[in-house]
Amino acid sequence: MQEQAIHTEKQDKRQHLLEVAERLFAEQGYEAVSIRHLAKEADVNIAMVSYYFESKEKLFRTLLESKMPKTRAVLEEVLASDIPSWEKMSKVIDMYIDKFFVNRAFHRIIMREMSLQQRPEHVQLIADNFARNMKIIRGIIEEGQEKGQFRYVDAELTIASMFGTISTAINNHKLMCMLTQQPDSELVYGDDYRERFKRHMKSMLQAHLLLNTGG
Amino acid sequence: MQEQAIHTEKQDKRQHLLEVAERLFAEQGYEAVSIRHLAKEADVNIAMVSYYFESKEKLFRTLLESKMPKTRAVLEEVLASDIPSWEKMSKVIDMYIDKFFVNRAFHRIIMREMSLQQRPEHVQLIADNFARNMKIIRGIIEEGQEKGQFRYVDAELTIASMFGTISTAINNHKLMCMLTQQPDSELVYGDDYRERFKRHMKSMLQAHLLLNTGG
DNA sequence: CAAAAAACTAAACAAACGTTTGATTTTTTC
DNA sequence: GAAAAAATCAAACGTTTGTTTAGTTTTTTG
Repeated sequence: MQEQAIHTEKQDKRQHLLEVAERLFAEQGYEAVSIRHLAKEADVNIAMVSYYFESKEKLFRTLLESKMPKTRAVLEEVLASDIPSWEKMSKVIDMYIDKFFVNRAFHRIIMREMSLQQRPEHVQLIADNFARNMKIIRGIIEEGQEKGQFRYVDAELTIASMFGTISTAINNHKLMCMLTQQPDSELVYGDDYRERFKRHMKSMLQAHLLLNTGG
Repeated sequence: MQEQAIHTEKQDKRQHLLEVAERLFAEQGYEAVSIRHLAKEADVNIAMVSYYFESKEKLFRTLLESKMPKTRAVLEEVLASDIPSWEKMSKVIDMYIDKFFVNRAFHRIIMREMSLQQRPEHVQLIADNFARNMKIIRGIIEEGQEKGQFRYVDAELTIASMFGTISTAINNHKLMCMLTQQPDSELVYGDDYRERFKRHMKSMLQAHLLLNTGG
């Protein structure tokens, strides 16, 4: 049993490198993480990075492409489903918060990558991926508007608010601790806080989107 | 006239270095900007950075401390003024959007710095500065709640939404171009877009915060 | 179980890094 | 206008960077 575990571990040295790299890139940024630093943290020889990934840059690209979230199918399913528009938005909010919270290290990386003008091909990759999802969400909002369920809000900037609120929460760990008056720890990404976050997001967007049909 | 301009320019080589550094740090990140790169872009000798700032790190700290926004006085003035709570929030939104848009290069830097766990003293400096402002804004929201003008929303996360929406707009230039369906340029930070942004933010937060007092 | 392939390693590579030096030019001071 | 101070420069400093090499160990294959 134990032997097999160790055996598997050795086989997956490549995967292990990717995981350690993700953590370090998220914590310190791509440029600040040296191959030696990464190799030491992952407990492998320096040359193994070039051996498996050719170069540091290609390691990064591999990480980016392999972990890029595949949310489009889920979003399209929600859009196509036969439920009120607000329930669709509610599902979208749940999904995005869960995805971002669980994979927050990766999302820190891609959001930092977006804010830099260093590697245009990365920016394009991330932006394209986001643009497709954005289009679907805009579809949900416009559908709600046409069906008389949603107000005629600024759909694009509403999405920017949803996305922006979540990504700021993920990016600024220290800030979130201060905001929620919790002691400084990753606990701000725990279940309780996540539910609180969902409640807030739904409350805000509901007030923003829903028409007051009552007299 | 022209001679004096050149003369002033030469005198302010230190200031010029700071400005170029701000632009480069915002575009490429601290680690990716080398002294040689910075010196070439600013058209000064490599040794001048050490001459004026001792080290690259102290240049960064100098930039951070000298440009850290001083918004507290403005916020406290708004809080103390004798106007409806919503008008206070409206002023806060205007001020933050203007400040962030005008100094977006600097804000890109400090937000990236917050998301990294590289230089804890920087994180502390930025977080402290933010925490003070946040407290004042929370004061405005709680005042509105006590006066029966605002709903009992989650004040902390409402601030996170406001801050998060703006900072995402600043950070993700490419994303904003896609969202607003504009051609890729810094024009998304022009006057028209800024007004659109303010309208959206006020519309959303108003729906979120304001009680429907009408029957 | 020997040969081939894959995995792994220590050591070395050139290039780029932040910083310093020591000399030269420019500016300020009296 | 000479002496002192400040500003500027090219060149070199020792490290660290990402990457490669050449050899060894381990695993797979027939």
